[in-house]
Amino acid sequence: MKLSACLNQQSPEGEKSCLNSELWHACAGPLVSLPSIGSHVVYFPQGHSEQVAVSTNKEVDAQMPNYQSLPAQLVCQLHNVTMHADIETDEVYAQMTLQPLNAQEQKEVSFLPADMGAASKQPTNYFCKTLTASDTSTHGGFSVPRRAAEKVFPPLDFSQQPPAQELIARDLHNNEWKFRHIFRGQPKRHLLTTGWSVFVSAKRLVAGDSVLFIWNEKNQLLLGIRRANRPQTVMPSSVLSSDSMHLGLLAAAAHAAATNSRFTIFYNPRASPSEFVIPLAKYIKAVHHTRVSVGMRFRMLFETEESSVRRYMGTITGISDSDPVRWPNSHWRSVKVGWDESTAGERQPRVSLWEIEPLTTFPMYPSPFPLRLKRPWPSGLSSYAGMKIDDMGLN
Amino acid sequence: MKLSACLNQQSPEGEKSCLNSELWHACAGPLVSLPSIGSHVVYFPQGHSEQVAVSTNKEVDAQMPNYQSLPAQLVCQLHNVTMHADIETDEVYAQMTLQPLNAQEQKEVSFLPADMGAASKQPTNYFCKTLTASDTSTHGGFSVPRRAAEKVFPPLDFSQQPPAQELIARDLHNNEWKFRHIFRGQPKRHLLTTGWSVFVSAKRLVAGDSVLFIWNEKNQLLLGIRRANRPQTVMPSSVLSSDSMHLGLLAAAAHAAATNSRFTIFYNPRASPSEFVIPLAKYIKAVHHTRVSVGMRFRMLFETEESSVRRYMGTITGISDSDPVRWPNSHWRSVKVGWDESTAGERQPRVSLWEIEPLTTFPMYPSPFPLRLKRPWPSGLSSYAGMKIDDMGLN
DNA sequence: GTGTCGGCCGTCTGCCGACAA
DNA sequence: TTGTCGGCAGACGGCCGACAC
Repeated sequence: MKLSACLNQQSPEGEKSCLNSELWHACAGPLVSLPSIGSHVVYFPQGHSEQVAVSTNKEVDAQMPNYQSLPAQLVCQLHNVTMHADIETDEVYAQMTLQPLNAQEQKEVSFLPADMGAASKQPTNYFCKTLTASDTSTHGGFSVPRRAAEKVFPPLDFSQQPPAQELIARDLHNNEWKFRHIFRGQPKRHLLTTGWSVFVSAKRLVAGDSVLFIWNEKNQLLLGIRRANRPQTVMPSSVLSSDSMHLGLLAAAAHAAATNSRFTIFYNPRASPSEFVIPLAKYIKAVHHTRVSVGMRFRMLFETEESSVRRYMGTITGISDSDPVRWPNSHWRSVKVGWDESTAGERQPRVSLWEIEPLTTFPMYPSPFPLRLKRPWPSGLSSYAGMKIDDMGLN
Repeated sequence: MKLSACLNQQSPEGEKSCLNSELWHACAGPLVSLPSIGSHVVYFPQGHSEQVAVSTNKEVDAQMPNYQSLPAQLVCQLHNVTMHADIETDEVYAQMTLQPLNAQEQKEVSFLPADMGAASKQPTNYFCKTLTASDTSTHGGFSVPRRAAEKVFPPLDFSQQPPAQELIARDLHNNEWKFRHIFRGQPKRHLLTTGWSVFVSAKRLVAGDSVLFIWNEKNQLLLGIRRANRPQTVMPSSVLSSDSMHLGLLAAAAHAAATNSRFTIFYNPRASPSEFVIPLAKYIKAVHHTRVSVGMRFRMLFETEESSVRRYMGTITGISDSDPVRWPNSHWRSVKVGWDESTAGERQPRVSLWEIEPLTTFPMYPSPFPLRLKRPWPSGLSSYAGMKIDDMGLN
């Protein structure tokens, strides 16, 4: 996966203006993957709309007009992906340039298994710690977990008393942060002292937020932050009404689909409930090569608070359109599910096929409750009906 | 002009959740006026687009589709206006709910001269000071100009030595700020000491920003801020691409025009180069009751750095569409002008008719260079052609 | 009339090990 | 192993009049 990762695309491709891809992915989380440049993807305006709804903190108005000409999913070529981080908040997001394929291009589409878009592997030498009250207080510094310090910080010279060194770390904007790393106290522990409070106040970190350090192959120390899910962080955007924003994304997609021209979207992995630009191969495999039915058990990956991954189990309770009026025949969140461990609506009651792993793999014969076998593709993508899906070499 | 001015519209109309209209207007500046609720206005998507371009710091893409069905101006009823201020930055903006009039309504339209939308008068007991390096430094407090202190602060008890009192001021969010006001030093001067630095750091004020104090009729002390025009303050909005935002506002207006339904816009007076929701009467007067021609001299109001008003003079150098491709036959910025005092493109090279005062008032006979007399209204508003404009009692 | 400074005092920052969970 | 605290020293915040423009 090769990504152009420049913050400032107008500047020449200098090393200094580039966002570190490793750090971006670490901040985005272990489940976030970006499709490769040039690959084919499926774009869901419906999912994009969800992201806008979350960002503006306002559901889409029921009075909103429908874009009948806009299908629920667009097969696109991904022309560009750039990784960004908000200057104010360090929130990570990606900008993607998409171009809907015309009927002819859709027929000729081919893809490699590599385009499945596996979740990005997290760096090996990194650690992520949720800040305590002491870490963020002005009274002291940062207490470094012992294993973390030994894994990602350069080794201390223990002949000194106390052992100490200066660490220089760079954040997503390539800003430099200096910390005094010292091993002292009784019992001995690793601490960051001088420089730490400057960082905390500059990034406006509070207890509950997380910091993550990476020691990469180039022997550079990288430093990222992940804020706790504070409710109501978002502003209602004094630029454009949320209704107009919803209309805007629909209009942009509809215009691009009608003229097969490029359009630009922002994907904010920490704000979006689900990815809405999916590798085409992943979509095809999930929708056409997997049989799911009501009652079937499945697993799904979730991110833990410690930035690692765990599986939750659930049962499929229904298969239907999540928004039959606005988005009929859409595969977006078409699966209603119940979770084995349900903690007060913490997990979505609806998921998409490509998000889950069915536990019992059916061979390729009709299942008792087939999922829309008669209409494998919504009408808007009928050109796909002629595709020999079984020839694609997937699954 | 009566305005609903609640920040939180979902809460009951309690006094506490209401933005102070006087303070909002003081922060917005002396030239900003909001049309009255219920009145008829003309909405210019073109001007709205300018505001989005400025806010996203990106010009509209030349590849953007045209909305042929959307006229350059929409005559609307203004159903609601609410005043707001950004929670983070205190930037003032207004939310307006507009409903395009249908052909029948446009024929029956009537309006009062009061709807001309005179610029809001600034409060009498107020002062505005641009902060100096000393004012914002941590080393000391705020030096209050003598006339200002005497005009807007409650009188001190000069029998005390030194004379001092506690001032309590409320900002746009109705937050309370306490300051120690003292009259001391050699020579004697008014100072705000205790409490001032908390305010400066909370609002993140820097030298060059301005603060303004108002002493209103209810004997309340109000406190607002106006930031210096820092270049590049705006972020490129990680929510939606600027192209989609432009499309969104056009789609929202086009949909509302097609269905005569309400839509919502945000007007940010400090960001917008010009007002894009104009009282209908003001528009009619400027476009139909004023003769302008190339070579004519005019005056136009501008805001000074000290938050007062001054007139600049100029000469009309041409009359033409500012964007003949996208917005043909639009009155938005149809007047090309040259300024007597031109300071490096500080003032717009194009203005709209309702922004200027022609110096030589022509009587109502055809001028040597009439402005589009054959097409007083663009085709999209042809229903107005039957109006007896001369009966409206204006000018 | 007011912007900036030196002087001075008090509060808070921030580094230390103690201690307990 | 690590979160929080008391102790302490030094830095900075912040109030004062002096002084100059």
